[in-house]
Amino acid sequence: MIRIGYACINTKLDAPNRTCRLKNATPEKILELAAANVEALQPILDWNAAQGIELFRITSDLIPFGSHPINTVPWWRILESQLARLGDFIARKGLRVSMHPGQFTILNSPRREVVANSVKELEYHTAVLDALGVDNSHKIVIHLGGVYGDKAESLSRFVENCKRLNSRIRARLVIENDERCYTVDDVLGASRAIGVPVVFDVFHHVWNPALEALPVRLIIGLAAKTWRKRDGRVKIHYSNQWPGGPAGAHSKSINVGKFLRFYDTIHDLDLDIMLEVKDKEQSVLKLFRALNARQPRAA
DNA sequence: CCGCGTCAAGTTCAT
DNA sequence: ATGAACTTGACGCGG
Repeated sequence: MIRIGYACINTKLDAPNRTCRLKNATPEKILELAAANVEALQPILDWNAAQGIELFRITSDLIPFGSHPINTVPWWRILESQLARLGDFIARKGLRVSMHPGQFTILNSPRREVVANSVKELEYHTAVLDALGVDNSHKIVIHLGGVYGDKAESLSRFVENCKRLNSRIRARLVIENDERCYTVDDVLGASRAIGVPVVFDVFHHVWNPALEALPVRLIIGLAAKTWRKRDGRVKIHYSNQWPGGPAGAHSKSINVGKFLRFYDTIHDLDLDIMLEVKDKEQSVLKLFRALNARQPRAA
């Protein structure tokens, strides 16, 4: 079975994720915004469940300044019951949520302070999912980081710093190939070293290919072997090039024809596919319609 | 009230 | 050098 989901924002529900500027951030303000953002998740998940969209990425901005020292709010305690209620809903409906820390989360930086901030960021993301009370199949996706002129050394720094992460973080961590630095082959190697699953990003693979003798389906098979039972269903990322945009830039919307051609090569697998497109849930619905038009009981 | 410059953080690549 | 890309636009100042 194939499931398809989207990231962070529902473009139709009028519930923007709130934040504020650092200079305006006070504990009171942060708590108010965090509470509103957590509250706003419920209608999105309701809508998703009603549409049969079982995959969703929670924005890293759910708690403003989640890993910044200005945030001294014990939000996971104050919002405990709301978060737990959401988590119950997620489990009851068979939904799967994930998070994807931003480009500042770089475990392999040569700069200690960058690594330290990255660890804090991972602690924050883990705290969100733990507060929801969802199991370890609800993942946190990161890239390996930069190259710094020496890929082997940088890969080894990633592995070493990863091994130092606490077990709660590592239980949720998954690693993804990126479009510039680390190919899926590199990421599979890192996975062997640290024992966390691989999220294969099909689009990044196009721009930063590896294992070129292998069809994408077989690469997904290699990534699938890195997922254990407790990690849940195998997950991949899928997106298209923005036509006319800079290389590697995501398209506004999914290209249905291209997706269907890809889908035909993997439709018999058990996969969770996260779309990375600007129009979010609209692309998921587009694909549902296209799949249903072809075979009434699809997706 | 609305428009638009700006926002915590890092790194890489194309121009 | 500078800007834009990376999972996501929203805030809030100045007119």
